[in-house]
Order: sequence, then structure tokens, then C-alpha cells
Amino acid sequence: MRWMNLSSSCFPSPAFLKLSHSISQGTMTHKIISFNLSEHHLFKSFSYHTSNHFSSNTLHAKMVKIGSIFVSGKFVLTSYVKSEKLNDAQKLFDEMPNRDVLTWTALISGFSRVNSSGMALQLFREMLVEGVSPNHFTLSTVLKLCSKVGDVRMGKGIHGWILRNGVKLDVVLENSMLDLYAKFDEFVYARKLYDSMREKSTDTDNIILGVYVRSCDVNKSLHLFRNLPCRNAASWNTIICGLMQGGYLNAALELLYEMVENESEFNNFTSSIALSVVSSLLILELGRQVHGRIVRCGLHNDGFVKSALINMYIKCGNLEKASVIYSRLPSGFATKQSSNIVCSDTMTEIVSRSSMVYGYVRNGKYEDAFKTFVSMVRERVLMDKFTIANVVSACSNAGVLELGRQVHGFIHKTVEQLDAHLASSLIDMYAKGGSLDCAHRIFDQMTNYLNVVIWTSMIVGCALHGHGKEAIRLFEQMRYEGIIPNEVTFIGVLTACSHAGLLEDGHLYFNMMKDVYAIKPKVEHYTCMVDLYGRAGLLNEVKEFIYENDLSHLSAVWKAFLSSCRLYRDLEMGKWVSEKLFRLKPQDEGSYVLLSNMCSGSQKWEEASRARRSMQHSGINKTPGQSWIHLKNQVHSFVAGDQSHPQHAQIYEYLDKLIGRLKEIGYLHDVKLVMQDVEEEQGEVLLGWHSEKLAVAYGIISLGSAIPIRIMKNLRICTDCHNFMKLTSQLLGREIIVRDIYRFHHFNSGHCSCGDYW
DNA sequence: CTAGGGTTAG
Repeated sequence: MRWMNLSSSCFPSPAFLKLSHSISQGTMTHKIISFNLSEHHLFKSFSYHTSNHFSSNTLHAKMVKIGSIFVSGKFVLTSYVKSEKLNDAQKLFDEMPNRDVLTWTALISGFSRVNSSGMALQLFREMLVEGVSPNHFTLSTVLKLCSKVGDVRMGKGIHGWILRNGVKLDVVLENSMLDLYAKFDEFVYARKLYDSMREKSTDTDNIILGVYVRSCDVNKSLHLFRNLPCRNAASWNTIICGLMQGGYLNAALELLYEMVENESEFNNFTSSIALSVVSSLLILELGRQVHGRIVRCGLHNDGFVKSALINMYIKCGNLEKASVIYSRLPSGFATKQSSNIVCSDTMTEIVSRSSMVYGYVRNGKYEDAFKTFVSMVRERVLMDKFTIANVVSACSNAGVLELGRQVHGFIHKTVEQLDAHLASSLIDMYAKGGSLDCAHRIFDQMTNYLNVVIWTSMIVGCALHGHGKEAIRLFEQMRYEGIIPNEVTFIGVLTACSHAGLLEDGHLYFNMMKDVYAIKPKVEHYTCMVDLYGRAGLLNEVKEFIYENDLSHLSAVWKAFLSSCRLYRDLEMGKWVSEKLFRLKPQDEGSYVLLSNMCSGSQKWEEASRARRSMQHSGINKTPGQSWIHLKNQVHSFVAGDQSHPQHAQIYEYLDKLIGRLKEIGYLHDVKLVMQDVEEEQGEVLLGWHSEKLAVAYGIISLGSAIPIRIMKNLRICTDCHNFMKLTSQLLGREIIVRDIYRFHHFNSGHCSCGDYW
């Protein structure tokens, strides 16, 4: 029968074409019913030429009505597949008797198109079980899937099956196999296969080029690229993409220019790659040029290109432009349609939305991030782990524990098992949100899936809360379980040691990092060490350490040193360090503030104000201190001397009363000192009411007495406020938790978890 | 054959 032979396409007549055209334009739906033509001709023409969702359904209905499912089913199936209506395709498929290889293949390729690789592979297995033999197209489709999902065994199995069954090889199939081995880095196999190929195409060369590019051998790759007998757009894209991923951004850019000059095709792949290059180089102007070219080439409606554009504008810092493009995306494609099959349109929207969430987070627009997230929940957009992880990380950075809990609840409902990425971001979220207990609970839940990042997140969490011993215990347990720590793990351990004043341990682990794990210390590690020695008061040792390790060009190191000088009130050393610092990083406000604080701490008011004047002279604006408290889904933020809160009168009145009572139990409220001791906040503040005091006062007024008060602060807490918090916790018998820019302070019964060592 | 989001630190 003729219809069996789908692949040797019998092309439709102009009349059918016209008809299909009107269908796909949506200008006709019911005319078809009255059309007096042979059905499967119609169906066939239709399935070739339309990807209109609505009309494929109409056609399906018509087909069922006239009972021609045996004959024309697969044409409608193809139509469903082309319009990515996999649910309908699957349903139709289930109804169809006598499914031949073409039917199976249509459905398999359909699932593969919409990224449902697992489903596609499952179907392939079922097909084999039913005794249907795959054809060339099935095989190359499935091989591609194997290489995509990284299923080496299945890929090799198929290769074996091909050899055993003496399938006649063609270039396409051989290329698929070559690509499979290339992707799995099985170069010996790949080479053998390549040598045995009688016919080679440009694709073949491109695969080999891809191998060289991925092995990061720039010169070899370029040499190969230059000597290709025939180059197409994919060759250019491959080499440019490879250079970019290898970090050779300028080389990638040069080739991109060359490609454009040579008037080679600038396709949607090229666009994405070009935008990635720009995103890494962070050159907005260049991004605009690429954008212009994309529009000129008419590629701006491609989903991939759109999300790459959004990404590029976000990374280059132009959030507005990104949201303009985002708002022009067709909406509604991503809404859940009684299925869990993801279409490529849906993918585009998910990627774009998560990019926007990511962009908002990066730009500190947490509210917008949450709004976008909430809209995704409300519209029942199929959210994947990427999006959620973005939102979780937004919660940790904003320190909004309550919202974080809600997101966690959402995850609980939608994700069956936490993966390592999500778990570590949740641990981080709870730790940074102030609830180390909850972080621990997630950690315990992951016993069977622990990896180095999860361990590290937990260790860092402990460090953040000053639980040095616990961090070390975790670290040792991790090593015992055979997990190899990485450089970030060591940053966590060393921070833990320095925050808890564990000098010996810190020293031990620094050496262990170098000697046992062969990790070369980076700036962060050195800074931790300087901090560690400095907090122990070993200022001369710090100096030696800096010169011994040749760190004198690193401003971060000097800054840590300066903090220690301040802690130990060594004004001479502090001045000397500031000199170094001002020379290295004249624009850093922190150095001036530290020096000024140090001077006022030693009652040297004149020098203190000189430091502050020279800061103003250099045109540096100090970041105003800000504290915030999260109550009932609302963030209340305060700056020093703030009068803008609706309840400010009440707050100040309470604060006055509180300070009066605190003085009775030994609080020394020296206004002059507070005004000068601008640890991080400014001195010109009215009455010395630093923002964290206001936030705490508001918390006490508004919250039931059993609830701990959680405050976030954008700078470091000052000595006076630290004292204030300790005594308040004692006087009122309440737990107060302050997260400052570096760490947590848990105030309880007159003590702080940092041991007054911060 | 070639293109797209996520975890820990700073």
C-alpha cells in the first residue's frame, strides 16, 4: 500500500498545499469536513505542512468520525508530533493497532524533540520488545538521545545491534555513532570508526573538530578548522563555541568577526553563541550590536535566541532591556496543560523566566524575583529545579527566612527527591536565614546523596554561626567518609577556625590543604589565615606571614589585618597598614572607616576626623547602615535615626525606656563614643540610634515574647550595639539574632555566640 | 554536526 511508504514522500498537489495553508493560518476549520477528497491524501498533505495545534485536533476528530484510523493515523500522529502535542500523539498512538516502525519512530522522535529523552528511550525499548525492527532514522535518533543523556551502555548496545544485524550503514547513521563515541570521550573507538568510514561529510569533520575543541587544544583545533576541506556554519559555530567554553574569549570574538566578514551564514546557533561570548566579556555595547544583527537576520523570534538575549542583557547589567524582551515573549505557552510533557516553547519560557528571576536576584531586586516566582506558581508554570534553586538563593541572600520556608514547602510538594544542588542551596538558605537547625535537618535528610558541596554548605553554615568545633567535626567526618574537600571547603573550615578563635586547628588545616590535598591557597585562604592570626592578636606574625607568602599586593589581606589592628587597638600598626591599603585601593570606604574608628577608640578624635575628611575628600560615599526585620510577610527596614516608619514615635519612646532600664544593669551609653565609634554606621546620627537598635525595638513591640527576634544588617555590628543586644537579651530574657555582613550573633542571657570576638 | 538557567566562598 502506498501510505506505508512515508519516507519516499509523495508530495501533495498545489490544491492540497493551499488547503493546508488555510488550515495552518487558522482561516478554516470546518470547510475540511465538506471537502470531497480522499482522506489520507488530505491527512498526509496536512501532516507535512502544518504545525497548527488546533487543526490537528480537528483532523483527528474527522479521522475518528470516518473511521480511518488504520489508514491515516500516522499522518495525524506526525502532525501532532510536529506541533509538539505529545499528549494527543500518545493517546492516538495507544489507539492505533498494528503499529509499524514508522509509527513508533514518529512518536520517539516526537518525545526527543521536546526534550523528553527518557520517555523516548523507554518507547524505543518497548518497540524492541514488541519485535519491531528499527530503521536508520530510528537508530540515529536513539543514538543522539543516548549521547544526550549520557547512556553509554545503551549507545554501545545499539552499535552492537547494528553490527550484528548487518544494518547497511550510511553517513548519517555513522555520524551519529561517531558523535556518540566522541561525546563519551572514547577516542580510540571514534578514531577506528572514523578511519573505517568510506563516505565522510562536513558533519563528520565537524564532529572531529568538536572533539579537538573539547579537549581544549586550541592550536590543534584552529589548525584543523583552517584546513577543513569544506566549512559550513556549524563548523564556525563549533570552533567559536569551543574557544568560548575554553575561556579564550578574545579568540572567539575574533573568529566571530571573521565569520561575519566572510558572510558566512549567521544563524540562530551563531546568535546564541555570540551572545554567550558577549555575556562572558560583559560588553554591553557589543551585545547591542549582536542584537542588531539578530534583528536584521530575522532571528529575534527564536526561543533560544530570546532567552540568550535576556541572559546577555542581565549579565551585562541592563535589567530593563532584559525585561522588555521578556515581556514580548508570547505568554501562556508554559501553562500546565493536564500533562507533564514539556514542549520546546515551554522550555523557552521557563528558561527566560528563570533568567529573569536570576537577574532580579543578581540586581538585588528580591521583590521582583519573588513576584516572578509567585506568578509562575500561580499560572502553574512547570517549574524545574533551576528556577527553584534561583529563588532559594534569592531567599538566602535577602535573608528572608519566612519566604524561604514557603519556597521550601513548594519544593516539598513538587519535587520528589531533593538533588544535591537544591539541597545545598536550601542548607545555605536556612543557614543564612539564621536557622542552623533547619539547615541541619536538610543535611541529615541527604545521608545517601552527600557530596562535597552539601558538606561544604553545612560547614560554611556552622562557620557563619560561630560553631567552629562543629564545623571541624563535620569536616573530619566528611574526610572519614572518603569525600575529598575542595578549595571552598577549606575556606569554610578556615573561616570557622578564625571565627571561633581556633588558632591551632586553623594552622593545621591550612597545611593540610597544601600538603595533603595539593590545593594551592588562593587570596581567600590567605585572608582567612591573616584573620586567624590577627584575631589571636599575633600582629607581628601576620606581617611576617604577608611578606613570606608574597601577599603584599592583595588589598583583601591588608584589610583583614587592619581589622585585627583595630581589635587589638594597635594604632601604630593600624596606621602603617592603612597606608598600604590606601595606596592599593584608594576607593575603599571600609579602610577609612576602620582607621577612623580605631583613632576614636584610642580617644584620638582629631586623627579620627582627619581620616573621615580624607575619605570625603576622595569623593567616597559611605554606604548607610541599614537593618531590617521580617514580620508577617513584610520587611521593615531602618536606617540610623530613621523617622520614616509609621510607628516611629512608639519605637523611639520604647527605646528610650529600654535604655533607661539597661543602664541600671550596667549599660554604658556614651553618646560621644557612639557618635564617633562609627564601626560601620555614620557618626552624624541623631542620638546615636543605630539602625539595629530601632529594628530590635520594633521587633520587641510587635512580636510575642516567646519569639526570637531576627535582625539583618548590611554592615558590621558596632561595639555599642553589640553590648546593647547582650544586655537586652539578659534583661528581657529573649533571644536576639543579628546577622551582620560577616556572620551571625546569637544573643542569649547576656552572652553572644561570637564570644565578643568578631 | 553546532546553542540556553541551578549548589558551597568572595
